[in-house]
Amino acid sequence: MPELPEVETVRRGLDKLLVGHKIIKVDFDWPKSFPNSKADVSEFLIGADVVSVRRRAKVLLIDLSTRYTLVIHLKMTGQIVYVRQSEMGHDSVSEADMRFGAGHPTDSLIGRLPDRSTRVTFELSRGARLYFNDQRKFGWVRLYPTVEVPNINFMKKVGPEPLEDSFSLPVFRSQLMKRKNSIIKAVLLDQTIIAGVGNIYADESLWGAKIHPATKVADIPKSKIQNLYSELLAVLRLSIEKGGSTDRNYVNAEGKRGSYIDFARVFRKEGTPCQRHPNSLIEKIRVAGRGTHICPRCQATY
DNA sequence: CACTTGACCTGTCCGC
DNA sequence: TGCGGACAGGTCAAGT
Repeated sequence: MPELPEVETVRRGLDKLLVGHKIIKVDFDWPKSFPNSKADVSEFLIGADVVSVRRRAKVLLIDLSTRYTLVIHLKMTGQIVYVRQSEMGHDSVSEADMRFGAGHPTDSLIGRLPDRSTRVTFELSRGARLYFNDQRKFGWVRLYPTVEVPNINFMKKVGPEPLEDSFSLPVFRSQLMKRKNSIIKAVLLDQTIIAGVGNIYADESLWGAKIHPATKVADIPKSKIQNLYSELLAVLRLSIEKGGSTDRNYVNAEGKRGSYIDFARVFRKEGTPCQRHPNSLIEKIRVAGRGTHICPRCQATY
């Protein structure tokens, strides 16, 4: 489930690996994974150089020399994996994996590519390839004129980036107050309120701030809003530092796992002791239609 | 208008 | 072992 830290990790990888490459050829079989016309692809994508790689919320933006941008949403199971020519025909297992053995956080999750989940294959200069894999076919790649990207519906509606300097506590508070009668978990997941938060970091930050996810925003004490603000920024930053969370599918631009899940306090920890209250076990409940993880003792209050 | 539900998909897991 | 169904959760569209 790529959220802000996972997409940011992919962005950083692609920024190192992809910029300067030319796109030679593109193949895709599942039309919904890449809904542009063949004519647009051959006119604005083939022969283009990659200029820069940006991110907005959970969306990747690959800017091209044709003044078009590849807009990519990984949704739940999408992967963007870069493979060097020297790695072609091999499983993408690095020397580090051989040394550390299976289970190390840098383990590759990817075998030989393309595989059953490959939806789009980009042939690049110097024999490299970029694969868009997506088991569940919810994600997509789409070509837009770069100047039109801010006019995409999602981009017009999406809220502030939580890791930008301008995202202050007063901004956080006023964004939450737009939905003061809703439950806090639904509000954290609302991309028009804050960009990039998904199920993992919503649960992790609510545990950190000791707030029950079903609490109405208006009922949260001011001090706990402040705690939520700092917890949210802290979990997002820590996760980027750890290369994101690999729950099942997520990998970075080199096909490697992220290790934040090893540091998670509640997400997928049901049945294990709470770090604050060893006698209290983490529970999985349903809030805002989502699987939600809480410590019933520290997050008991409404 | 605010909020909830269904659709989009496939792989995995659980119970019978 | 096979099979049906629940579940995973990001976003949009439709429904209440």
